Amino acid sequence: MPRKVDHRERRELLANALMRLAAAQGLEKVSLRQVAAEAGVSTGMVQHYFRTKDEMMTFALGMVMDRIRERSQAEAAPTTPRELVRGLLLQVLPLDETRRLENHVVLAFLAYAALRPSIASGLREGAAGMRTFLAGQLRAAAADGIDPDHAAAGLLALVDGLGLQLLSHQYTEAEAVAALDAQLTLLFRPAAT
Amino acid sequence: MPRKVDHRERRELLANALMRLAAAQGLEKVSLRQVAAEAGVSTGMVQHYFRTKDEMMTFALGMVMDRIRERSQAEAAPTTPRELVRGLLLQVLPLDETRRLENHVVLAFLAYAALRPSIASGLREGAAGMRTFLAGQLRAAAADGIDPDHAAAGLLALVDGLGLQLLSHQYTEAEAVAALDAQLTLLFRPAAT
DNA sequence: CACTTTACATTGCGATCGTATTGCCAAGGG
DNA sequence: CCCTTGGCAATACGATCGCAATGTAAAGTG
Repeated sequence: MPRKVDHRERRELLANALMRLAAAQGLEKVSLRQVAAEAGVSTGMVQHYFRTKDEMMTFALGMVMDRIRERSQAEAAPTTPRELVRGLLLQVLPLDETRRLENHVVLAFLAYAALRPSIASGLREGAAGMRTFLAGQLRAAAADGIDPDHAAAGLLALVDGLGLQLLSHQYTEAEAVAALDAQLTLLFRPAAT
Repeated sequence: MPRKVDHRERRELLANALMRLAAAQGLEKVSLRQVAAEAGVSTGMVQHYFRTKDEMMTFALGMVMDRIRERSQAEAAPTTPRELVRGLLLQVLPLDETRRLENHVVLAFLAYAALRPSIASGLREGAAGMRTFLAGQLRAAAADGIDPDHAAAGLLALVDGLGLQLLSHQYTEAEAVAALDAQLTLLFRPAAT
């Protein structure tokens, strides 16, 4: 066997370059040559690790989803259910440059996947898992008269919408967090002192 | 003066073709030639009415925003504030093919405008106007202990998020409407009988 | 009836795209 | 030691892109 290289590492190197470009100019107009240049390699190498552009895109999406999942699970300071939910949702919002970049990619993929439903299955699973988790937390600690499932769906939609508006600079980060907190106050009954 | 043609009409013809294409394959990869072919005209004519591609894009966005605004204002059966707000927000959700298409275009523009802030000003104004209206309604009729501004921002984000998830087929229409109604129930105090 | 101005249509240019092809180089296995 | 094979580089190809340049027909204006 010839030279041994870490396949995963190379692909992640390229995917990171892809994400940097996507954040700067939009996912759709990222080209193989641009990725190669950004990563400081030749276009031939990009082709070697991704036989097609779609393959590269799919890999990058999977990478982003994995990272989001990791960060969400690293979140582990279980105080109150409300704080737990808040911490998790704050991980989704684009409040720093890294998550801003990731949100860009996810958004671009959403717009892309609305037309090619087969690509979107991974996205759907992630959201569904989060929704059931949220519903569970709400069922335990939400105020009376609140449907946990609807409230969970609403919370997820709220965070998605806030992220969308943050990306397009319609809100400041403080406003977005405030809106999220207002919603949490609405949903959770005061902690039993 | 030479042949008189309705400039607005021509531009709307082209913008409609643009929107059809954008809904089918994504806004980013719509080209001048495609628009021309879809509209059944020559590429030269497209260039005649839009000197640049960005100009065409901007016009199409403005058209979509105007239509949403019109439809929202045509909404005029002022019963309760809650019903008023609900009617308006339902106009934003992609619940039929027309609004599905419009939401696609708006979404694509959002992803596009996150990188070119100058384009996004129109979007921002529309959202801001809606937010102040919602805040006004909420100030009058919301339950106690609710900050009207945060609640309005949250409602708008909720609807945006629901629309996003509807477009990517993560929710059914009924679920989205139910989530919206749950949120409205949370915000509005019971009508004074 | 000249003349200007608008409304298109046609064509071409340079750039960039995704991808296929080809070839070289180095590292093991027989 | 050769020779296969993976890792990469270079290049070429056909398509498509935005846009500019140019040409033509027709409708008013003087």
